[in-house]
Amino acid sequence: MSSSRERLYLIDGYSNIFRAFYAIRGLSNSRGLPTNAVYGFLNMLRKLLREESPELVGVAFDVSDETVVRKEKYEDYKANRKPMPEDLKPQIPWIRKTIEAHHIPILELEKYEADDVLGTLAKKASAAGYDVVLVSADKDLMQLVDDHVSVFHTGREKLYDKQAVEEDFGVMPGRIVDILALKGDSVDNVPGVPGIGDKGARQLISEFGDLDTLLDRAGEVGRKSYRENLLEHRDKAELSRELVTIHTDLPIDFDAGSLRHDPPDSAALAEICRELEFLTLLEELTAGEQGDATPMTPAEEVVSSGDWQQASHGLSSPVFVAAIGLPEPRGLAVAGSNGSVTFADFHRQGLRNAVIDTLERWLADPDCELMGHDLKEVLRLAPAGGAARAELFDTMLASYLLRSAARAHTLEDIALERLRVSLIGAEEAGWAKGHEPGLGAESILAFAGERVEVPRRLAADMREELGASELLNVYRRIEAPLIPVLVDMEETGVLLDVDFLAVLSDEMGAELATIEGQIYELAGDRFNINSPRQLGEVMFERLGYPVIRKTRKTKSHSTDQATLDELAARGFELPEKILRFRELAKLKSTYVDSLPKLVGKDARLHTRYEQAVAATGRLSSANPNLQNIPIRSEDGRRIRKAFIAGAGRVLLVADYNQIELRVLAHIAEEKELMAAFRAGEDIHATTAAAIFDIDAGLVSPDQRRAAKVINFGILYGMSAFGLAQNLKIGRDEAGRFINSYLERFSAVKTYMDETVELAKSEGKVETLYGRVRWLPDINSRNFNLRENARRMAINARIQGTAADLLKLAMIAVARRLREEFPTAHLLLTVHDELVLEVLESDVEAVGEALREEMQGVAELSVPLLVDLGWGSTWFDAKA
DNA sequence: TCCTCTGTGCTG
DNA sequence: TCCCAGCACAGAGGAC
Repeated sequence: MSSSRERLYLIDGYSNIFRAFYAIRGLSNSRGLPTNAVYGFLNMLRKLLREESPELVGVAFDVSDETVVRKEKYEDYKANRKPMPEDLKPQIPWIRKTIEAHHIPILELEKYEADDVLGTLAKKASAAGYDVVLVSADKDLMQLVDDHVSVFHTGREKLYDKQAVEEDFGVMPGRIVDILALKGDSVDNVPGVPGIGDKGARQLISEFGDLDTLLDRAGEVGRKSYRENLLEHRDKAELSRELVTIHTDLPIDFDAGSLRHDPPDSAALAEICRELEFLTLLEELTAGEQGDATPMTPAEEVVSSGDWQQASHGLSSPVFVAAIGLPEPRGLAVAGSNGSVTFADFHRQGLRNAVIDTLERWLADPDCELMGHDLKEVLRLAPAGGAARAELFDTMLASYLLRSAARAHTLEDIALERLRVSLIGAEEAGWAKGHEPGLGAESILAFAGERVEVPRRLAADMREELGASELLNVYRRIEAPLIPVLVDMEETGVLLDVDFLAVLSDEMGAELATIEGQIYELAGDRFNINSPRQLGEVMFERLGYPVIRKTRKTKSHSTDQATLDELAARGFELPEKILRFRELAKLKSTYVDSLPKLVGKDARLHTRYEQAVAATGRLSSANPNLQNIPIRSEDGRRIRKAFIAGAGRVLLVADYNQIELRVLAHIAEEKELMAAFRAGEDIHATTAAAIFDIDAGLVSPDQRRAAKVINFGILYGMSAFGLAQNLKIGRDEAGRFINSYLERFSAVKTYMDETVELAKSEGKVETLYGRVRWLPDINSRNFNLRENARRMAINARIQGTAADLLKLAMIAVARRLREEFPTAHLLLTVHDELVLEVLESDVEAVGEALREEMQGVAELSVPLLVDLGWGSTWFDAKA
């Protein structure tokens, strides 16, 4: 193709839409609108425009399903076509919008298919001196290829000119219709000649030259079946040819002017991306520009405590604040409802203390409202923050409540989403590994300005959005009061016995060395035992063990615990050694050797509680994660001996007994479960008695164990398949267990059905307190996505309500301790458990208060029961 | 050297 | 087709 001619790219709309729709699975925005086809199409379009920069562009569509011209000739044409998938329909208008936003004309003509529009325009454009590229995944278009027309096949990512068509299809482009006429097309219900397929068609055409010659000389065809069918079905072949031939003579004009490619309407595109939640694309679109929002003004720096006093004193509530700096706060940025942002850098003489004084004053004032993003980091600066009386509005928590299942709630994310603004990253501002921005650096002032300005622009709208539902109450009652409680817990930290862990480490190291030797002995060679890949090679290739299972993503040999257990049960010695090695290596590397590296100067571990991460409303713990300290195995449990109380004090542990099952009994109003809890029965034994229809006194340990698995399975929406897997029983038997459970506890079944129905109609479920989890996939036509959403719906209400209860309890306990036992501290929270450090002399009194607050946190139809324990270590406290 | 993905395993 | 919610490790391979 000559390069001097301008190029016209004609995009086959539906071909590319269907391709995108089937290539990308399970994409939707938070309101449940499927977006996979829009996303795929938009990416294809942008890639094409970026990489090819064509001078002219158009997109062709069919006007309607009724392609009248061909139907008049053959009423069964396309009779086999399935209707457009339900998940695709609502996406079509959005795709048209994205095309319009690119200022690309949509080409369509009543009664004709997009193919014909493409064909006509291709011919006219090429006659007018353009090179034409048809963009499609439809092979039928290959017939249009000539010296100035080519096809870019979007599935194969390949450009077809005459030569490429001949190579891949075996005939010149002009003969493609002959091939199609012979072999037919079952999808479009083009009959073709019976008995002739792709191969036969190619061979016949290359032998006779073209279809007319072939039909005229059909009697000469060597193969009997071909000969007879060709003679008998000549009419079908001719009709088929008519059907598959693309019209190139439609009454439409080729208007180069309207097809000329102009820059897109980026505001309209950004709007679409925002609506459909294409955040990465949105970021691309807004990169380097500030959307249509007013630009952010850099903060103004104060250099003396006097300047700070003056700037901060002039502010009236609400005050917008942001902690600046990583990983430790380096300064504070503040602003009033309007006006400039002030930044105080603690690296300047006297500013840290001046800022802390001001913060403490604000926090102590019930008439003051502090607003910002991630206020926990601000409160951390004020040692007395635990008693915060100021009102707190945190845009991070607001965003979390509004969309708990979203990927993240960073200021960057919500600025992009809600303001269409890309913020300066911490790295961009100068926080590289080991480096910080210098004193008074422009970058830090611009960064600080944004951290205050964005929440200031968002707070009112977000509060209003919360206020439209019960969520504002969840915010006020639960999330906001929890902030200072978490600050206190994080800052207090838990004392770690580093020496004990050093001894443990040596012990484990010695055993590991022994096992390592034994493993090499059994394997016949040294290898990296920690590498699943190398281990798989040794076991399944070198030693020839039977393959139990393959991994999901890479289809490699699985070497997980279940697999190794199975192999060990078959009498192999190596897997048993591997299991022990793994157990010890895991404990040693993740806990015994890692935790001591994380203690602060006070010898204590300061975890971070993440308040805006878990989709169900739970807290999570990181750096280190103190919510997964081992307890189930004997060896692992010993690690808890390293979590100790200070001199004269003890660790006091309180955990809710079966809180999730109690919540289930309450929400489902399941009479029999409620009665069992009120009577203080062993709930798993009671369940076993009910399922197996036996007397409670006759329940065997195995039956109780099975009932326990079922009880938890119910909370997770488990299937018969999952239960069978877990209990290592047959699927039928598992199904019977579940059925007898649901028969006996019929209100639980009603609860599950109603929850799923509610999720389907509302797109969300709520906890007892109104916390929301959105479930966009609940009506998906993809089985997996839909089933996942169904289980999440069932579980989220229970797990989320339990999370609400524990958070409320933490707030109540913290207040009680502050009032009555100021020497006692909350240290840890583990989903249904609180760990406190208290004076040994106070332990009974504090325990009583703790139990009172936790059990009294809510009045449910079943009692909330708290189990208490204490000791000098976490191990002893839970013994 | 750093980052991301994968497989694995710890908790409630 | 495998049961909810998390975090973190080591290995492996690619980008820089």
